[in-house]
Amino acid sequence: MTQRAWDRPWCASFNVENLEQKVEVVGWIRRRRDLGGLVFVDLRDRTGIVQLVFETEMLSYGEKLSPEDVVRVEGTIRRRAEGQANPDLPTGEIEIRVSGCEVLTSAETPPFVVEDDTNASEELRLKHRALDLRRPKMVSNLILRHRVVAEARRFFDEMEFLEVETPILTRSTPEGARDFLVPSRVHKGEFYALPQSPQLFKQMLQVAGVGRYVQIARCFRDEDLRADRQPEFTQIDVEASFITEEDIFFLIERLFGCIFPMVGIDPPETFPRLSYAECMERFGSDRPDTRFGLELVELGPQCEGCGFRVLESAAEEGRVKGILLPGGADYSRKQLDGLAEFVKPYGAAGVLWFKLTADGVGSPAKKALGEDGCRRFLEAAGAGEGDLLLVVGAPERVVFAALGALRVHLAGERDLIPKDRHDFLWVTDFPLLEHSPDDDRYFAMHHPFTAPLPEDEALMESDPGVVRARAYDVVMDGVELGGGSIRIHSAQLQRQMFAALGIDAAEADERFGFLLEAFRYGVPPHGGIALGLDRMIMLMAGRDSIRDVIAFPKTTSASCLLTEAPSGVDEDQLKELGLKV
RNA sequence: GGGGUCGUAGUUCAGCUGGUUAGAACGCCGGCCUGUCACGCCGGAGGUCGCGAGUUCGAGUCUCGUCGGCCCCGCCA
Repeated sequence: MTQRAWDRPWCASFNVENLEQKVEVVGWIRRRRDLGGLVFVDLRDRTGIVQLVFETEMLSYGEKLSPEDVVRVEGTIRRRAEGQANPDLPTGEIEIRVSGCEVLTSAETPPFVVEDDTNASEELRLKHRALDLRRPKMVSNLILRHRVVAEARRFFDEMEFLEVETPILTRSTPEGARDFLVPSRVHKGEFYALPQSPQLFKQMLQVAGVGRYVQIARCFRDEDLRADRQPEFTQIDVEASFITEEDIFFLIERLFGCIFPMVGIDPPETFPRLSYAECMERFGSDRPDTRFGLELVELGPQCEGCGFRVLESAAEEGRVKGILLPGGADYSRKQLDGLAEFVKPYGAAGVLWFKLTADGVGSPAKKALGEDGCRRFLEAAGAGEGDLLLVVGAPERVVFAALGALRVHLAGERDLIPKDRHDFLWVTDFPLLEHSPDDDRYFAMHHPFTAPLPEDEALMESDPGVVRARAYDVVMDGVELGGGSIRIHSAQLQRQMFAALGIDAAEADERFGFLLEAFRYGVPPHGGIALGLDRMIMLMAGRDSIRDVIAFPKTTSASCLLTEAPSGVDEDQLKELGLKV
């Protein structure tokens, strides 16, 4: 029998090549099928299941087993009876005739059935995560994640990157997401912050001459959650010296070429590149899903003097664009009202629609525009009979947000997204700065160390809003997988950047002084990228929630149902920290 | 911070315009069964309708509040 635990076979490791072997297996009872004089039991571990057979003198042992009991059994591998093989199971041709059985622990009835098609709510699954993680789908997500990380480490090692750990207890650097703060006991009234990303440290490492840095890094942001956003998440964090955008693109394209084939996705050797401006104009999004059409069409010129005041003023003061939905003329009034509602959270007043049918044009704007006026819009969009044109007129950022979201919504509703297609692309030439109307100042769109495009540098002072950045995102199927930039390494340029951001020398020194100081002693040109590991695994596993690929995720209210974190603490603990609540 | 939606046996749900004993399926318990793999058949137990107020003769159902899950907007350099 087995000598070492490490040599003991996994449940799903058996097949017809093991016939007649005496084996010992351990695992959890998945299901019992008691036929009276014969009991079948499925035994499960993380690799899968194997069927145990209890008969004759072992019958009484089998009868006592219930789901999730932990057992060790001995037995002999044998071929299943003629015609009794289960083709759905890797171990379906064999079974273990049990000759010895020890219940290591018996389990209470679980709150839900531990199987892939469990109908347990996510809330219940999170409360009983250990049970949930026994489900084959969840196990396979954990395994996939492990393999991706292992492959990424192998890849970066081969590319001569150095993995360096950066601090979890670090310094708050506002401008960005809200920080998680950790009170200091030694320095009462002062706080550490958990890193939103290892940004400053990885740049320090370039000054240090590491040259090529990588880290599978946990990051923390105290912002509201979403299906694809958790307060702590993992990045594949990359930074390198003496490189350009082209080197980063090459690196990541190579990396994806190693990773995505694990799930049967073959990325192209090089990814298409689209400028930020083009993305916004064509897709209304800086992370476009290019797997389907429905591109935005320009309708500004058609609005001019069209006679419909609403459109005229929208075109003058903002933008008017539309989406042509081929065959969409079958949308009912109710569905169209639904689309108008859909668009409202993005700031649009509604959606103006035009239908082209055999009977002519249908539109709420027909009265104002007339049949011919409506046709001008339909023609501009290239509409044919049976098509639907949806139009939004509003300030530019609203038009993009509303139509960008509507486009994805329509594609889902009409099932226009090819299942087996996956699109990768680079989005480039992001704006360097973003104007905030509320604060009437500029914020760094990426972060304050992002370099401007050389040809735009001259505009830093005169017209900072139009300066483009040496920043890039990698996008897959409409999901932002990561982003990065070439950094500023010139003190002069950095001063200009701070000036544009309204950060004076004293403030810059207080916030980032340690990095700026390091830069004075020989900073190499450098740049990098950070990839969202959780999202990447989510896409690879074909899930639509990041929680399914994180072992112990938090709920949308940022609590952990398993540990009930966050929780109150003792008065003593607070006192030691000099805190009052 | 805002909007939407859900909360009823262990679980997933049904429960109409407020009405008498709150149902189903799966699971669980007991019995029968030697080739099942969602085993089958027979029987049984199991409910503070999230919590708290209110309206009403009467509330799972209506109203308000509150807690929790999920989705979205804002936010996320």
